[in-house]
Amino acid sequence: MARSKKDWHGCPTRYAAGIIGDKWCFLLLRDILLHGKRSYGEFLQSDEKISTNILAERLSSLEEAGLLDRQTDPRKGSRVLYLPTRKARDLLPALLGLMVWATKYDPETEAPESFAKAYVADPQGSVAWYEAEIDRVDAEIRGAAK
Amino acid sequence: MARSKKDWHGCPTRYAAGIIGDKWCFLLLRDILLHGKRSYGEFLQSDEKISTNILAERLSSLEEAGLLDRQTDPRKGSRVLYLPTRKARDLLPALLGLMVWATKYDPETEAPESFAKAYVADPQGSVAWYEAEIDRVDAEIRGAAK
DNA sequence: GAAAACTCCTTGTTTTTTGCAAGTAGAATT
DNA sequence: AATTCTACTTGCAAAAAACAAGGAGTTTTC
Repeated sequence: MARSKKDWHGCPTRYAAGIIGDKWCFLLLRDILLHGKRSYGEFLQSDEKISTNILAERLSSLEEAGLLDRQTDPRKGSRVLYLPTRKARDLLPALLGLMVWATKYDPETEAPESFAKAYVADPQGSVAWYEAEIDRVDAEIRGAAK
Repeated sequence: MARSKKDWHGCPTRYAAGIIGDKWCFLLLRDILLHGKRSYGEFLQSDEKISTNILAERLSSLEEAGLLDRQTDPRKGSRVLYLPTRKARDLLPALLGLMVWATKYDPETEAPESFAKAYVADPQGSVAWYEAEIDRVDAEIRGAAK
């Protein structure tokens, strides 16, 4: 794996930081990718108590970055859904990796040991499991359209 | 991989977001873990032009979080070194995962194709390569002490 | 061995972002 | 038709970030 020091400079890290280098974006992606949340109201209910203007701003910035698809709920026209795109789904490995790290170092973690163990043993399997959950939520929405 | 919906709630994501859920911390970790930078002056020189007060604040917060060890340079007493701890090193997989993601989606990426390819083919090998680089920098510092 | 330079910050000051409270607008329910 | 539900917007005070300048050790230079 020979690699000279200056192979790249356009910096993927800066690109990533520009899109999700923010506490609130992090937590929104958790809610969407891991907890099945899809609507403004659900995001507001998370433990961290994001304020409404910040939530609206972040959702629109994630949409602009191509991570979320905004659409009205086919089941209820007053509700807006924010659906994760492929680009957002592809963050799952990094996000789960970060969670494994946190689980290891947070003395107060409430994550079960089994979570990190499962991811370390079979990362792709874990990712697939969460992808399937996302598909399930999608199907539920489209399937139950009025 | 059976797993009930509410297995955990203390939230690793929130823990991670609290420590590195910030653009500047992201970029600092890149500089330290990936680019071999260790000193205040080197951090200031990065393309993103962090301002001095923010840099000082972030360095001390990363130190407090246990990601950095602050020590004076044995080679030059006026220089302070910020060395990554094991806790920081353990962020490598997540950080590299994020970079692979960015490389895929940033149309202007300057990262060589080989980087993502190498990581996908052998994540542990890539991590080991960067760990070795960090060890090399460490050895250089300790070895060249006056 | 005094002066200049280097390195790591600290201290103001201005500008931007956040957090909070209240209010608006469209769709659904009663 | 009126109330409720859901998704925002707006206005304002407080906190944080960016910018510019300066200070305090340490090392180098002459």
